[in-house]
Amino acid sequence: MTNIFRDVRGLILAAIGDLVAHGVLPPGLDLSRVAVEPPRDPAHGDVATNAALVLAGIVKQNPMALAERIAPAIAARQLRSGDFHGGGLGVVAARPGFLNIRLPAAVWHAQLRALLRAGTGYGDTDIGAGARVNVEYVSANPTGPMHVGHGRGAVVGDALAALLAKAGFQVHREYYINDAGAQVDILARSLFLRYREALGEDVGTIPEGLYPGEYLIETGQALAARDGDKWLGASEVEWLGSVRDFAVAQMMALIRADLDRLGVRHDWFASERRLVEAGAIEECLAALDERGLIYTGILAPPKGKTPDDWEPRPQTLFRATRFGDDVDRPLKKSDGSWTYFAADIAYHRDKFRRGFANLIDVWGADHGGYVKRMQAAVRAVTDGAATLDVKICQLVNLFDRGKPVRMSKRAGTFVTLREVVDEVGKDVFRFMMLTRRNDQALDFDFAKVTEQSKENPVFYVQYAHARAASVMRHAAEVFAPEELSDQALAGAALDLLTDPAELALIRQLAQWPRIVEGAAEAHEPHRLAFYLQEVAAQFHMLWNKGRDEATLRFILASDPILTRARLALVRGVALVIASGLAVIGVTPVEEM
RNA sequence: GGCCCCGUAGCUCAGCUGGAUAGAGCACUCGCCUUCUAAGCGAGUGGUCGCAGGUUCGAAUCCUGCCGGGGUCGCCA
Repeated sequence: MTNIFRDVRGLILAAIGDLVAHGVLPPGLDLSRVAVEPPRDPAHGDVATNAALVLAGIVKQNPMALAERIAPAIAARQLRSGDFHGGGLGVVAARPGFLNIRLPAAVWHAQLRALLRAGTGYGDTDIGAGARVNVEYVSANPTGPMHVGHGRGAVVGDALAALLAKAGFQVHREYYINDAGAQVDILARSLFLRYREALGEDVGTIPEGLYPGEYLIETGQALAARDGDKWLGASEVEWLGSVRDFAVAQMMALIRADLDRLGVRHDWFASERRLVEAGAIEECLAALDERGLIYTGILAPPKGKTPDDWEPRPQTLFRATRFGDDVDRPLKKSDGSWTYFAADIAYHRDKFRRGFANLIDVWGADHGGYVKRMQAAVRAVTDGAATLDVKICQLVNLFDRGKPVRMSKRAGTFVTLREVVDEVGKDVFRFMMLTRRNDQALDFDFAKVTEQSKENPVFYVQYAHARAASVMRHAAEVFAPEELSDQALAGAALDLLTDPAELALIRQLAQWPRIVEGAAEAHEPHRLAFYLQEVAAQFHMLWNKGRDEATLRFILASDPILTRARLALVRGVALVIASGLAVIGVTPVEEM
């Protein structure tokens, strides 16, 4: 665990502690808002802190004056502890009350050394402290192939899970199978038609309201192969259960195969039907009922817009308004069966009872209106002991050479996730899904994402990694393999890395642990993709400097000592990129 | 109409949970290949952060109200 920013923050807090001990500052200060970060302007040093600005607000003192008292305290503290390689930090108070700190180059060299020793484990942190997190994602209905939107949720969820694991959480990845509602009955009826068709019957066009997709033809044949004609004369009540189970199993196999192709995995597939059959819903609602959170009432029509067929009707309702929702929510349909919401409450309660107090759900844009009620339900059902964060993934708009690819099930231009992944590859798809914040709509152009140019971020980052590998291949012609291992390079004369561009790159690499922590805390895996593009840019820049000035090239035949130091930097770049791509789920390439 | 998300350079988007003169890519102009991958790099041009208030040392960021775009809206999931 090497995070220079965290180390400096520790130093600053210690220095403030010293001031408290000397009575300069009062005890019991809230220091949570003290931030240590790289300043935007390099002229402001290597790291900057707002400590004096934060404290000024608390103790009602002039921030600049405070900064000037804290600055020497930091320097004194550091000299006493001997940390940060002795050298002495330049601590300067600046304008409104910032403290700008310049770290000795040796600190950065030590960061690079630590990076090489940690390998792709660099950036691992323990901010999660082993806490258990449940991440639920995809959860596509088992009624057909997944579309690109599902793919986005799959990647966001999978990368978020990997990110949290890297940040020290104990992560559990779940998929909720909606195999109990009316949808799967429709699926069963649709399949039954294909089944009859497989047995030689002409079923004509698929009626409105059933799934017309051709993917069911094969499944119908499979059902016919398994059961023969045993259902032909039977009534629906007889065949429905068996056909439905078969259909769901087949659809889940299809979905799992697609996820597999994407490299997306889950630890647990939770079945709604199993929850229903185990009586989990009744049990859950009974618990809510005991607390007076369920009642029979009549909902008012949606404000400002009454549906044509609206009629007041008594319903079984959950008091969601007590927990921050806008209206109370129905739990029972008019036919007496549970709503999806009722089952979902039971499911989230089940997660909590299995030991998860940190819940994250990744949903599609069309479920945005569902967030409040689910969070309300989680609060109710766990007495506020669990938190639910919902990541809404906005739409993916498909283009080909700038022209929109219209998605229409009727027109037969429906593009499945499978088709897209087969076309562009899993790595490209995964990276692209993280080039936007999850709540921002994303344009995906088939032509652009496979293009080999810097306009294509996937390529750009991969190219940096491949270039680093290329340098190492050339180095292998000069050095013995044992001289080029990461452990060996960690022992190179890193203090020879003194060029501003080299130090800038090391600083960039040293940010990786901080990026991981920030992204994990915010539940925002896309930050990794953006950071990797910055690392790649820095590296390409340094590469080209070597083109202009031969003395800056990585491999210098005349100077093996300096060469090994630079190779250490090159490996550092490759390791950070590989480390980041691993979280995103993309394979770094050695050559392209 | 209610609720949720979004509005930042001509275009596509970042902006690290309130910090310093608001960043990157594309496009446009100029420059860099006998040499580790030019599949790349450098320099320049380009901004009322939708609008108006408020909170405070300090706001693109937080609050309120408008404007514009998208999603959603009792027994679908």
